[in-house]
This record gives sequence, structure tokens and C-alpha cells, in this order.
Amino acid sequence: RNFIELCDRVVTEDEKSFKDLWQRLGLSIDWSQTYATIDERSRFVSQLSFLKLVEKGEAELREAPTMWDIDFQSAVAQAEVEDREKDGAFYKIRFDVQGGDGVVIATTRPELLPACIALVAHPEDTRYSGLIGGMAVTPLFRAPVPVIADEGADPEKGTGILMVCTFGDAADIEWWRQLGVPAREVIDRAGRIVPAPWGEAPWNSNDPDEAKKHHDKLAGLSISQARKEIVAQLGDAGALVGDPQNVRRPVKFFEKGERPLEFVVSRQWFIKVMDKKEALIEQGRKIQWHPDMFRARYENWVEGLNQDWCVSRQRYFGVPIPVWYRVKPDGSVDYDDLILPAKENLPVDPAAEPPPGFTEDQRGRAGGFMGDPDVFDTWATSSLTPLIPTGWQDDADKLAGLYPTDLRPQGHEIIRTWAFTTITRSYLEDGSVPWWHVAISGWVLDHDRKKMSKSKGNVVLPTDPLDEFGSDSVRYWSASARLGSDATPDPNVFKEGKRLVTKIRNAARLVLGFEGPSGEPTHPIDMALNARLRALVQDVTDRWEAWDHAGALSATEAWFWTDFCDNYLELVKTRAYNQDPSALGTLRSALDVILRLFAPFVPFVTEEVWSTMERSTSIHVSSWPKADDLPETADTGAFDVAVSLLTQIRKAKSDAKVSIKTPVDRLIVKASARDLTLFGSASDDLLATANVLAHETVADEKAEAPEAYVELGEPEVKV
RNA sequence: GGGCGGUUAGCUCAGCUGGAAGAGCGUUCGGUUUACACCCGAAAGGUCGGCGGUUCGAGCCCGUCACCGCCCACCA
Repeated sequence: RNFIELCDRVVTEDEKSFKDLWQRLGLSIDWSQTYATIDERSRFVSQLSFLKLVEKGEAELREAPTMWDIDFQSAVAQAEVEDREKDGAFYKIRFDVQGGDGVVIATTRPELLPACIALVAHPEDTRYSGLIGGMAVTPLFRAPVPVIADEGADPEKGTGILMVCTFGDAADIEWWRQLGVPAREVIDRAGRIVPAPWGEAPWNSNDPDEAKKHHDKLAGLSISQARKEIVAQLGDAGALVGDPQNVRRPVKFFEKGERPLEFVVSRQWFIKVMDKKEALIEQGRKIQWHPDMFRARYENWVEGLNQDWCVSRQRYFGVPIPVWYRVKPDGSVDYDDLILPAKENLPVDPAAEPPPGFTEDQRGRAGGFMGDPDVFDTWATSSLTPLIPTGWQDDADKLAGLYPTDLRPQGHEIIRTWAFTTITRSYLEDGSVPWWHVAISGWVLDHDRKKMSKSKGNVVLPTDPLDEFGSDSVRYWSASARLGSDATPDPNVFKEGKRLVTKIRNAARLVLGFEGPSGEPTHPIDMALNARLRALVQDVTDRWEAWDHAGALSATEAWFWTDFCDNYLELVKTRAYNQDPSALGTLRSALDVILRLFAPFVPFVTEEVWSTMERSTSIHVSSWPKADDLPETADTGAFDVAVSLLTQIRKAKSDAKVSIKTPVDRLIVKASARDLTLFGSASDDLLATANVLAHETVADEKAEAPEAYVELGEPEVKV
């Protein structure tokens, strides 16, 4: 109880840290709608959903070999298991065969020899065909074991014949089931060798006394100690063939564990998934994956499932499994006789409350009850996240409006856990999909592109760049990474974000600083600017709708920086200072649109600017710009001609290494008649911006683009 | 062993249904221009991993190989 209280305190503190961080990042969260995976509502949803599966027969209690972490002292699910490459050694061990020379098997786990229940060879492996159907005898323990044929045995591996033990790996479980013999479990739940009653079933031996003698030296040893001991014994007995051969092979670990997993027989709750692989793949296809390639990973995982989902955990902090068991008159627990709570009493804690119809003093007594001591796997509750806040079982209207939800955002490393289990639970609940879209983000890697981990000490806290560069910069950096691709914290990109923020503020200061009334755009440059902005809005909107937020950001940024600031603002400045209504109206409306395009990326600076524009509401509740709302002017030609000439004049000044405001004594524009007309319609802006004192035009239909010939005057000398 | 990505300028990455190689940073040269020096202008820099194929034309399509990364797989 004290431990759970401590957990609750840590959770509360962590929640506060997350909330602080997310608010600082400006995430638009409705803080009145939060939930926690172990709060009252979540316990209710988790327990009720589970009970419905029990009723439907989709969840059941089984006593079966299950992957077990000997340090955590708990069962684990397939999804929490990972392979790690470990060094080991192949030991070759000779078994006796009645009327033969014996047979040599290879194993990396000699300590499981007392648990050996059979030998297996491939049916077409002629080396061993004479043995199939006969019996072999284990060394040391003198246990007779059948030799069987199965295609699962690989003639290429080891000696081509292997021993089946209870239990060395998942394949052993399969063969054990086929054989239909009792398990001879040699490793206990703490990872130590059990004392064995050789001679008593199932510990049969041709020489029980000899077997016991050997086994007594193993009992109580850890797995690694037992391995050394039995290798020594085998050596002494002359049953070890040749020297051990070093191998590097994958070993299964609990993802948080430090010692290899063992298979032990225990009683666990399972949710059936093995019979639903096809349906679950089908469900996955009803969902849009962004990027789409991650659907393959999901299907890959489902296809590779090899056991049902074990949802019970032998832990303390979690959602309790809402089940009691009847205790028989003889004091033993009848695990087939479940006592389930009523829906209206949920959530319950069977460890603290008696089941309906019982009193607490009957706990553990003959004729009484026993509460299930376990809690659910965290994914057993997290898999219900689409149901927890949407009114499931509680508010039908709300559920109808919110479920299936639109989007699940998550990382790719938890496709096999969070995404998979969520799709599974929704399917089991009512055949639905939990959401229509799933957006998979990549990882934030360290500077060397390695995954961050506490043990490596290469963790970058988000608060550090937030302190140094500000929230908008950090958001800019993260928005620059495309869905599904990894990113590294890059100071250059944080700086870029900061520059953008400054640029937005400065451009707004200029635009909002002009005085005078706004008017309809009538000047060709202004009308062209609107046409370009219209195209941008369409482009950016399309990118968002294609789930390409990074593309939306870069398109917006490129337009803002180049088209708007570097070109348009420079061209229009003189007219704006002269209070031309067309210029002022265009500047102000363009700023309004560009701020809204930027708002999802840099919410703080855009809101700050917006608030100075005499707006009554936040920019973040304003409508998204629509291309159709912008005046449609087809021709951007005047702008293109002006920018082209401006660029050429700038280059002339740059080549001459003079100031940009150096006057142009004489400008000759050579261009097609059409371009000259466009130039004429908007020459006032260009001539003012480039400081052109005199100009003339030359018509030349061969000129594909306008050409500028520039004669520079003396730079003005500041007195 | 199976699956999925990636390999484009010194660095980080864009390149849509195939049609004359792009951005930012960095580098070089220049510029106090009254929104911004957290700025402005200009420039240099790439046999688009290798090889083969399809095509009038390939960074993009097909085949193959090589590296890099991730996911998965019965530990004999």
C-alpha cells in the first residue's frame, strides 16, 4: 500500500512536469478533458472492457508456459520482448541409445538436460532415421526419452538433432504439446534449479539414485552456476563430446530486463489474438497510415504473432484484474469458478474488497474466495485510450460524435504495442477501428544519430533548447522533421527558427507601422502579390491535407522570406510610405493571411503580432485562410518582370561593390513588347526601389526574359 | 533468414504523375538600405552510392550489388 502511494505521488509530479512542458510548447489541449491511465475512469473502462471479453470467451485464464522475467518476477507479453545478441557456447552431449553407439546433440543450454523430454530430428535426415520411434537415454539422469521426427528440426544446425526441454524456447512448447507428456520444470520462478524427486513421475529415470546424486549438486543453483556445474559433471561422465564451440546468437529478454527470459508454467490471463490475424490485418487496412510504409510494419507484426496476448502482470501498481475465485471446501482454489463484479460496482480492487455475496473474513478460507492478485499489463488499458475520454458506456451521444477518433499520433517503436493493441481492442469490442488515421513520428536522436538512453547519458532535455531558443524555435525545428523520419536536435535549425520569429516580428512592425487607409488592390504589383499569395494558400492547404506539415512550413517560409519580404516589401515601400491605399490594403491583408499560415508552427509570435492588430479573438481560433477568399488576378507578370529587373540591378551593384542605394544613372530595359507593357504598368515601384534616375526601353521579341543594362552613378557620400 | 526505409552541394535535408539539379546553414566577396546586421545583395560548390536496363529523355521507372538504419524471426 505504501508503495502504491509512492507511485501515485510520482505520477502526480510527472503529470505536472508534462503539463508544464506542453503548455510551454503551446500545445492546444483542452485541459478539462484529461485522463490518466490508472485513474477512476480508466480503471472502469479497462475492467469493464475486460469483463465483456471474459463473457464472450475472448479472454481466458490459462495455466501454460509463459515468458517469465526471473528478476521482475512477472509474466511478460510478446510485444515486450526483444532479442539481444549474446555470446554463448554450443555443447555437444552424447545420449545413449538402446542397442547403438549413442547420439550426439548440440545445445547452448546444457543445464536444461534434466528437463529433456525428447529428441527431435528432421524426417528426411538419413543420419538419424534409424533412431526415429526409438528411445534415447539422457546422460547423468538416465531418463528415457523418445526420438521423434519433425520438420522443425534443421539438419544444418548443430548436429541436426536436438533435445526438447521444458522449456528452453517457444519451439519446445510446441513439441511438448505434441508429445502430450507432463512438463518437467527444472527452473523455478526466481531462476534457480528446483530439487527434483527423481523416480517419481514425471521425473522418470532408469536409475533414480544416480539421477538424484547428480541433481542434488544442481538444486538451488542459478542458471549460470548450474550450467558450469552440469558441464563439469558431463565432462566427468565422458558425455561431453569435443570442446564447446563459441556462438553468438539472439537471446530473448524482457525489454526492461537484464537476464534472459525463461518459460515457466504459470496461471495467466490471455486475450485471444492468434485466431484473428487476418481480421486484424484487415482492420489495419481500413486505417490510413502516415507515412503509409508503417502499415507494412504493423502487418509484419500481426503476421508474426506466435502467442496470444498475455495481459496479466505480477506487479502492484496498475489496474487490478477484476476477478475473484471460489475457494473449495478443501481449501484449494477453484480457478474455473470465477466470481465477477457487477458493472455498477466497477472499478473494484479484488485485493481489498470481497466479491458480491461474500464478506472480507471469508478471504482465503475454505468455502470462501480469493482475489486475483495481479494487475493488467499497461497496454491492456492504454489500448482503450480511444474509449476512455469519448463517453464509452457512459454517454452514447458523445461516443457517437467522437468515436472512432480522427487521429492517433505515436512513435514507430510502439506500433506493435500501442497501435496493435488498440486496433485489437476496438475490433474485439464491436468490430470497429479506433481511429481513421495514425500519424507515426520518428525519433529524436542524439547528435551522433543514436537513440537517446538514460544509461548512455546522451539524453537532450527539451527544456534546454526551450530555454536557449524559445518555444517557437523548438516547434519550428520539430515541425521541420517529416512524419516518420528521425531528427536530431540541431542548433542551426533552432537558430533558423529564432530568425524566422524575429523576421515575422520585424516585417509586421513595418507593415503595421504605415499610416493611411486601406483600399482595394488596383496596382499591378499588388494584384500580382495577391495572386501569388492565393497560390501559396492553396499549396500549403494541399500539403496539410496530404499530411505534409514539414512541406507546408517550408513553402510558407520560402514565400514569406523571399516573395514577401525581400521582393514585395522592398518594391512597395515607397508607395506605402506615400499612403497608397492599394499598397496599404494589400500589405495588411497579406500579413493577416501569412500570420494564419504560420500560426500552427510558431503560435507565440503570431499571436503576439495578431494581438496588436485590434483583433478581438486569438489567432488560434481564427479560420484557416481560403484561397477563394483572396482576390483572383490571373497575371503575376508585372511582379515577375519587376523582380527580374530588380535582381539584375542588384547584381550590377554587387559586382561593382557599391551600396544597394547607389543611384542608377541610366537603365535600359530590353524586352518583348508584352514584357515592356508589364514593366510600364508597374515601373514606379521598381524605379523607386532601385533608385533609377533615368530609363529607356528597347523592344526585342527575341528577348525571352527582360534584360537590364545598368549605368551606375556615384554612391551618395554621407556628410 | 524475412520485411521496411535511406544513400542528392562541406553539414542538415527538399525534389510532385520521368522533361535543362534546389533550400537553409557553412564558405567567399560586397553592403550602416529610416522593419530587421538574428539583416540585405552576390558568388563558389554536386559524375544525384556502384553497375546494367527501359525511354527521344532517368535523381525519379526496372534489375542487381554495396554500405547505413529500423522492425521482425523457434535461444538446438
